[in-house]
Amino acid sequence: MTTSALLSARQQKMLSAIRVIPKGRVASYGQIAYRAGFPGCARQVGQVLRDCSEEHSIPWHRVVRANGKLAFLDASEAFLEQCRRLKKEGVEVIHGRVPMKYFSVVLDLDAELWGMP
DNA sequence: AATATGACATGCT
DNA sequence: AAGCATGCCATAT
Repeated sequence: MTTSALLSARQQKMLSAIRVIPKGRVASYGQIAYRAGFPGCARQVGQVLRDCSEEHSIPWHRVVRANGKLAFLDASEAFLEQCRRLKKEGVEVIHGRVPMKYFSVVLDLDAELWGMP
């Protein structure tokens, strides 16, 4: 919980970037930071999610690590909840990992067009 | 004021 | 593969 309960311009831009991730797709912390205009600040994305995911009703479950793995400890409550939410919107989660090649907001064009690796 | 911590990422070994 | 070092920076101590 932030003491100020106020968000910096930076944090708000990060939240905005998260809000526009389409349903059925995921984005990495780094991608969000980059789109928000702060490349290299992936860690701060995790920070705003931790502090503001509840009170701002953002699709926090659509944010995963660059390698596709969920950021939570395996079998933790948050981990399971994220799995549920992702699967509910059609995103595969295999062994705690999302196949980024098919579900990332940044897709390989061949995979997108031809559905092949 | 100084140090530690963390829903991360990337490069090097 | 798996670990380590470093970059990032808001918060908490």
